[in-house]
Amino acid sequence: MTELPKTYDFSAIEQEMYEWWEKKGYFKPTNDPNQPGFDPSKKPYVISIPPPNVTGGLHLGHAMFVAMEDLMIRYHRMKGYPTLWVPGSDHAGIATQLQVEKMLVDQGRSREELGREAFEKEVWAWKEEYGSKITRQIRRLGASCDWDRERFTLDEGLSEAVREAFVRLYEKGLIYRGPRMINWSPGLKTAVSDLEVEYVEEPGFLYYFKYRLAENPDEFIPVATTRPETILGDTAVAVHPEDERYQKFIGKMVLVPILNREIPVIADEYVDREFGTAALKITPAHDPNDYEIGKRHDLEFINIMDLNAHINQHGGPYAGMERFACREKLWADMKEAGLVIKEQPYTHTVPRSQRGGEIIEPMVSTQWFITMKPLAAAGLEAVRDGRITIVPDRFSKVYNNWLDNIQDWCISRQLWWGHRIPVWYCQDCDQVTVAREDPTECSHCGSKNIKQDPDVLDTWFSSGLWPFSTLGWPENTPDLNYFYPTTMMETGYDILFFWVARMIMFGLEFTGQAPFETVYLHGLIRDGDGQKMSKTKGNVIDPLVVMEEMGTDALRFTVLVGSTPGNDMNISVKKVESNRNFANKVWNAGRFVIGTLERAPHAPKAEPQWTLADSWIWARMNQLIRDVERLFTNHQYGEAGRYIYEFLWGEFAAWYLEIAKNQLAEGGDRAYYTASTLVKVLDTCLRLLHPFTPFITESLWGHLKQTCQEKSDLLAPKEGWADALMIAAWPEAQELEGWEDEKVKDFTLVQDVVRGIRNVRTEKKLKPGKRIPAIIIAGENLSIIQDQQTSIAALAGLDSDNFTIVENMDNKPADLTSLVVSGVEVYLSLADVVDQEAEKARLEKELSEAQSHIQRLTGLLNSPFAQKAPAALVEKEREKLAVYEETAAKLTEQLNNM
RNA sequence: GGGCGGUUAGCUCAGCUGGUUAGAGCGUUGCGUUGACAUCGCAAAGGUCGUAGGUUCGAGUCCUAUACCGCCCA
Repeated sequence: MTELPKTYDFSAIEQEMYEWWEKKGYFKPTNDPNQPGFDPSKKPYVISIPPPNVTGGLHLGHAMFVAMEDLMIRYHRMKGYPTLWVPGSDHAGIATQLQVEKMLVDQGRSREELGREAFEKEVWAWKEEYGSKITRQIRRLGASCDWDRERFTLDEGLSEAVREAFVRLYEKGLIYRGPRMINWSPGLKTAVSDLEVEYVEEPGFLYYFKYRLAENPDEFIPVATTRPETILGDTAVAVHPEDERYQKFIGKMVLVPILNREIPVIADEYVDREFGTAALKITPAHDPNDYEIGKRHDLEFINIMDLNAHINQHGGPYAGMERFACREKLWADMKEAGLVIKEQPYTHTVPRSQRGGEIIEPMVSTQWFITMKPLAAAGLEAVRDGRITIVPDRFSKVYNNWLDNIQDWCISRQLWWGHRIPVWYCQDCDQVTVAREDPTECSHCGSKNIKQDPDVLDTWFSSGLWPFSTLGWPENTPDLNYFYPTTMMETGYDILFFWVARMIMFGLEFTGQAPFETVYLHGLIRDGDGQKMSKTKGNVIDPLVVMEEMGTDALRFTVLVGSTPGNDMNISVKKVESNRNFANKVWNAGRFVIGTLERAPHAPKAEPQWTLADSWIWARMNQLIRDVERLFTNHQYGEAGRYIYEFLWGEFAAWYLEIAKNQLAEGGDRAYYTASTLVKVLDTCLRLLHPFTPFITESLWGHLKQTCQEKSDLLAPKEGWADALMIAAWPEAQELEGWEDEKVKDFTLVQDVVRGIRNVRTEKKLKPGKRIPAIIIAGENLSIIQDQQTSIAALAGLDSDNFTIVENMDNKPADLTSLVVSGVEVYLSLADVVDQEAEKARLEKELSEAQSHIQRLTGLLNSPFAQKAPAALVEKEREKLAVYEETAAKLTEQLNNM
């Protein structure tokens, strides 16, 4: 047997272990529809990975979802399901294009200079170079995905899926092109979707000015705006129809400041009579609300900005100016012209780009849209009727609310990196051709003079197809047939709308099936103080550094156990550290168990005679298995991890291992059965822990297996030793046999006695190594205490040569330190001279504590509780009361003896 | 404006369908290395579970109101 190092050395293990797993093919589904012997009746467990940005770098959000999904996958794999986790990455249109553009700028080149084709080549080259970084990092986290099935959203197959999806929606009339109010990102020079805009409250000004009447420039309507530059695009002034102040103006014409265009005064109930001057300037081409009013009143739509958000020719003297420069200049000019009333500091909401934070310009632009209502209706129904379950449940409401109020989705992007929109415009007949295969001629007039739409699709369009496109859709591949619909969609709640909802809608639309059964949403990771991590704040924790320093398992365990479903978690290096310590604890418990096997006989001579500790740990272990199973079923993964942690450290290592040392020292069958219990419990723990911390458990389990095999076949699990822990069977709890509660209760008494003694030792400042003489008067617990004499002596540091256990004693020692635990009296010989006063004080304190419990319980049992509460519960309280009464009686007796 | 989450020990958080002495990790204090582990052990201090009502034999847990913090949607 090779000697294990004293400390768990993850760096020596992780990479090698991962390569071994992968080489052995453990990441691949056990029941593969493309292989002979495939059994279609077996239900698989399938997750498709939330595809990370192909050029991105690993952050804690990735660590979170990888750990969570790997846990789900490993658990189900061990349960025997054919398991598939499909990996892949996303082309991330805007992000990637920006990165490559930045690189070009650094090299003194530019996208425009290169032209579209050459630029695309540059991006692919970039992708080839950096694209594998993120997947390498995901492997590093231990992700057991089937890498042979890895996909990329711009792969040929997935591009075909995108094209098919587009054409189908178009043919169904759900995709249309037209001028609509959209969010324009002047920096990126592309439209973005509603979801990509954030509304931020910011200090600004409310600018009050005059809208003079055309017929009488001395008269005016006061109007307020937060964006004066949009005055250039005004095509009406609106007032409330019932507003007495302004009724006389309705239908008259007013003059746009500086430009002196004549525009009408209209009446619309949208106008808030309490706000500002109660007269609203209407810029239908540059404000979403004005857009609606403009449509209602059939107003003129004047677009005053170009794609850089500079003023265009409609801005008269301001043409060519940047939007905010124009704001200042126009206002100054208006001031000079006597059109200004006042400026007032004002907090308003500013639409900002989610990426980069620049101010988004609402404007009317011709784009491609998807009509969402019918898709949303299907998506709502799938959750309502239970085909899809969202965990935690409260997000169902959020999901419903969003889909109930859904707007059409602007899917065209003015980028060069992405899926080109499969639409061709005929230069001759002006008709459009939408096709699955690139056409050579117009489908309407046959002209060869056609040109493809220059735009690409929103990246989320392709992501929305992910669960089925990765499995081969639109082809009816064996994978699609067997693994679709998938089982679990696990991701962060922040992309519930962006991604999850769209996958559901697309899945239903294109495959007729919900793409997954369950949506599990995890929370976001923040720093130790609950702050969002950001480079500018400097509070970013780099998972790679953490893994380097403390091991992958420690990081995984931290994010898994530190989080509850749907809630954000704060992470700190300290937390990871404590879990590294846990890993080390596991390692050393394992090291101990493996080491003991040398000292135990190869085989027993007789049937087992289980000790109380054996029975106790066995009962507790089975309870743990049941608890973990229950918690996993309820998606309480973190809580399950906490249970395992507590059992492994607080019960197995802290108590059973210590008692096992004595039992092993007894030799013979006792030693053999102790060793076999140690092996069994450790084996079970490693299995339960494996989905959380795969590396250390696999490694340790390998050593355990090897040592056991060298020792004796008898130590093997019922089904034999699997080739690896990750494909070993998940533990199943033994049925309750009825003896468990009593054994646990008896052992708890032993623990209480030991703790009581340790307590007194500490209080009296005894050296931990000092063995002390003791007498225990056990009363009705005599047999338990006698039976556990060795254990108690060892754990409490008693001098076994001077350790007496009796049932009763007539003349109780008056010159010893005494205590009463759960009705058991303990006398300790701590010093030559006992400080009577101090002893008395201590005993009195304990007595008053016992008495307060007696009082509380007596009151409780005399209350309606005794009649109304379940009998078993009342009985439990009665027993407690009896124990406290016994304890109090004995304490009183001891005090009287002093 | 609508909705959701949080408020539990000095800090960060658990606490399942209500069950009667509220838990963990970190931190703090004291003692301690004879072979599993100092990435450790033993022990201690520390909480009227945001506030006010209510339901109940019993409420951290359920209901109502309310305060503060955060998030989402408009």
